[in-house]
Amino acid sequence: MTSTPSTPPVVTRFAPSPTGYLHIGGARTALFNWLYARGRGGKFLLRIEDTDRERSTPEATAAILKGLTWLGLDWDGEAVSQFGRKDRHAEVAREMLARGAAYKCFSTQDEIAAFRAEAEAEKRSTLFQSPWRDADPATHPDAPFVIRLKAPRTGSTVIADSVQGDVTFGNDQLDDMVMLRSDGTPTYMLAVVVDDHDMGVTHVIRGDDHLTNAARQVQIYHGMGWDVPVFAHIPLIHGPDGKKLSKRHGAVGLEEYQAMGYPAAGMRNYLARLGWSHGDSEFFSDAEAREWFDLSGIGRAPARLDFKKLENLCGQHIAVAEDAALQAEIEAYLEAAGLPGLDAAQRTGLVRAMYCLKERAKTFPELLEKAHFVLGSRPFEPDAAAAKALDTVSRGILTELTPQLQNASWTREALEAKVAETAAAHGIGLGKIAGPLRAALAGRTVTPSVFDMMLVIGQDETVARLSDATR
RNA sequence: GGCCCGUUCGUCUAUCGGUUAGGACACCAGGUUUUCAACCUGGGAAGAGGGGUUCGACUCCCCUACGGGCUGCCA
Repeated sequence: MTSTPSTPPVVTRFAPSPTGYLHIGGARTALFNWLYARGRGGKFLLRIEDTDRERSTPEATAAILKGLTWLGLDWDGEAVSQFGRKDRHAEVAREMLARGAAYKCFSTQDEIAAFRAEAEAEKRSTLFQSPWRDADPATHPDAPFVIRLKAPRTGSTVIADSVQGDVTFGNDQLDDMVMLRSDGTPTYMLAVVVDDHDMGVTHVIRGDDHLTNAARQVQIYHGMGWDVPVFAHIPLIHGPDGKKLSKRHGAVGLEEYQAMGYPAAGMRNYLARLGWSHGDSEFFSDAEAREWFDLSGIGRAPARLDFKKLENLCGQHIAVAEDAALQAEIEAYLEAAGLPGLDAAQRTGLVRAMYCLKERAKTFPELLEKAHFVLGSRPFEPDAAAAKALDTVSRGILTELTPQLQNASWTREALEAKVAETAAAHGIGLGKIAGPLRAALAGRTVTPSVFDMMLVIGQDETVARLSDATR
């Protein structure tokens, strides 16, 4: 390379552990990485941190991929399995050894435990200090060993974090962490650094539970003479009570949000806005988010989940979504929620009614509830509230209205005129006649406008439903 | 225990030494309205506490309280 580009290509990554579902906090971390990379023409990589063979499962990995896909976060290339790279990790550990940046430690787990117990009793630091750190290799026994980082014992390590600012750790707080276990497998600390370096990651955006780890990790970078990436440690998401978000707060897995019927665009908007801001912008598109997203806009305090705001944003996104895209997303929701799918007639009806449905729903279940007039079929059994609206007097009025509609031209203006005429003839307002009409057309009391419903289902169906209700 | 991070309306946040501390969601009142959603008008609502620094602190420093993280041959 002869020259340094003024703006080196950005490479970010999301590196979850496949030990369960995709946590909502993890999803936000992924979103931040995705926004940062995509907004700069960079790459967004995915790596599955499956070095813990006890807890990692293929099902969990599948859930993560599925969750990211639903959220619309596409990654570049294949997802990398960290476990699959264990040989390379071991190779780096051996090179650290050769460079004198690491050493073999033959202390047993029992010895370490004893050391800690004694240290604790004497109120000293419990960070393990291995007696093998400076041992002459000639004295090495023929026994199992781990490879430890030979970390500096004095001075300090500074993390220049893009969110937290400069964070300084005294090196006496950082121990000689294990990089390669006695069975030859790498620890997380070694694996992340090696993988991030090999994958060319330039920006590490992750939860601030890794902030302290970063200090130990940079020592590996230094030991290998590698460039340290830009770090951005973002605060975790808390539950409504301010405590770390856990299952007792309700939904923590991303798939639960899909099953509850939130549109992905609304989730992206809400999650992006949680802990990050761009002035007073609240409702924005993906394109705007990509353009605006920056590390400097990320806050340092943990944020709490607010379902009301999530719903509000989702309602706005549903309202502006393309009908066809909404249709597809709703059907995906039905499947995710384990609900029956739509038949051909229902699909057609939903497509035709979408224009008046999407502006009055915050979630898909709510939209579907209001779509009952195109999802159901004759005869429409009125629910309790609708039955109440269809009293004797109201049915009498509807009976009069029916022939009027039979002769009406099927336009909004004509329908409004006919209904108004009938109402006027009885000396009542539109409100009094719309209620029963709505109940007859949908069997429900919460629906789109009665005129929209008549326009959507057509003249014959309207007349038939009115006849059913007044029979 | 040690080290590290955090703390502005109920919630998400703006502010980057000088503002009547702004916006959004939520809430309350009123209006509009064929239900719902939406919309319009108005309202209440905040710098954790205590010390400094400064002509002047939400903004800078220190202490305390509270919350969180790390302190593993977990990630």
